[in-house]
Amino acid sequence: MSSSDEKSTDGGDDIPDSPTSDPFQSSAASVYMYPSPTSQTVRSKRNQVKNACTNCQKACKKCDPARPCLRCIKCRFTPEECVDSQRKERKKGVKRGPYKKRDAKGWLIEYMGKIITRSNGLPQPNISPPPCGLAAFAGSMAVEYATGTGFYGQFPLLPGDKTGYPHHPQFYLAPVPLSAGQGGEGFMYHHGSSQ
DNA sequence: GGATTCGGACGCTCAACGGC
DNA sequence: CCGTTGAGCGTCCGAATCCC
Repeated sequence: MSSSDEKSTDGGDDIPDSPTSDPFQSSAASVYMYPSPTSQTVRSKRNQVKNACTNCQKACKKCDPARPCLRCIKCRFTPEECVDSQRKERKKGVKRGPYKKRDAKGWLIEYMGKIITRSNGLPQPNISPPPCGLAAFAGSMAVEYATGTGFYGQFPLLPGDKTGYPHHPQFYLAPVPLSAGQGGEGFMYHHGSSQ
């Protein structure tokens, strides 16, 4: 890109993220632990501006509401160069399927309880978001098949996937106690069918 | 070693859906 | 009508890479 930059001195409000590496990238791991949604990994909410300036947007860097923004000042951009980026107009008339019912824990149940889906907190193998600044990926929802003690699931193959990771057509989630330090209950992830 | 790039996680907005 | 849902698209963290 064209603009210069800054080391992010800002924020400081962040606790290190959940594992940065994709569990599906680590070939050695045939089993991966996912902390349950109830576990207490405290991370303060990210504070983002409503509209970043064009320079920060290009650099994928933190902006602030002031104009010129701090980053543009640091990088010696002129005030004229620090302008709000243009937002695209949202698509209208996009048809949506019927809504799924959700229980208190965020699990969705449909089709006689045979298929359970959850939109958040699931591992998302072989789904590759588009480049920075473009739309976040859609279709992050996994489909899982309920069994007695856990769930078998499938991740949809998405167009645009360029990870090259092997497809993981099936996984198994079972509630398990996590080791000390990971806190509370979690899910054991198994490649392939299991149990 | 500092600057730059960019993959991908995170978060907000708002139109469609669906219950009342 | 209005609350809920989730698609769409934005920001920006942080690792990788580049460059002096």
